[in-house]
Amino acid sequence: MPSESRSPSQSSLAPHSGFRPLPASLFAAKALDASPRLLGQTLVRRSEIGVIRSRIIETESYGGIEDKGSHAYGGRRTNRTEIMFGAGGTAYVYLIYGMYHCLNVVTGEPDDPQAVLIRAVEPLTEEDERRMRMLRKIKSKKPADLSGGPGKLCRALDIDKSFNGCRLNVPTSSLYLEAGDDVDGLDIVCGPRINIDYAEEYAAKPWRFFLKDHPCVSVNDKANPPQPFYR
DNA sequence: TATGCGATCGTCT
DNA sequence: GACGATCGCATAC
Repeated sequence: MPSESRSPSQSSLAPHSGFRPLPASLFAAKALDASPRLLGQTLVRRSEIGVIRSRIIETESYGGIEDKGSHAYGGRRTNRTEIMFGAGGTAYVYLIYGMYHCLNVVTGEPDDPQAVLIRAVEPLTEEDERRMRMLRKIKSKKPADLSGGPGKLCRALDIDKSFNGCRLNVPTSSLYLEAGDDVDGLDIVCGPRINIDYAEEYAAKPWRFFLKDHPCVSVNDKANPPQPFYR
C-alpha cells in the first residue's frame, strides 16, 4: 500500500498543502502600499475549535514615525510598539479600551514602523461562519456584527495579545495569511481612518481602504463618502 | 435607524 | 492619573 508508507507527519502537514504565500514584497512594502493589497487576501486561524478562513474586507494604514495617528509617531519605541520596528510579516496585537484586541499586520523594513490594521473580515464558507459565531456568542445575523470591526474580528477569531509577534507569512503559525482571489482595483474605495481625531492633519488622510458596498464594512462615515481608489 | 454613553485596563506620562 | 486605531446596550423618534 503505497499511500500507507508515507511519513506519519504527512497528515499533520495536510492543512498546509497547497499553501499560497503572499509575495514577500507585500510584507516589505510601506503600509500605505500594503493596505489596499491586503484586501481580498485570506486570513487563516488554526483555532482550538478548528481552522477558520476569512477574507479581508477593510484595512487602515499606519505608516512611519511622522504619522500622528500611529502608536509609533515620533519614533516612540516602547515595549508595546517594539514589534512594529521589526521586519514586516509579523502581527502587532494590542488591547484597546481595556476590553478589545486589535490585529495589525506589520510591514516594511526593520526600524521603519509600518502597520496595517485589519478592520473587517468575512468568513469564507458556512463552516467558517459557524465557528466564528460560536466564538462571538452573538444573536445578530448581520454580517457586520460578526466580524465588521477590529474588536469584533478578534473575538470572532479568538485573537488576543498572545498573538503579538506571530509570524503571519508562514503556514505553521496558528494565525497566518495566504493569497486570496484577486480584487478588482475598481472595487476598492478609501476614506479617512476611524476614531483618530487627535491625529490633527493626519486625521483626514484617506488611508482607510475597503471593498465598495460590502456588508461587512465596519463604519459608514456619512460625512466622508468613500472615494475611488485606483492602483 | 440614529445617537449617546458606560464599560474597563494596559500603556505611557 | 489620563486616555484610547471599540463595542453593545439603552433610549428616542
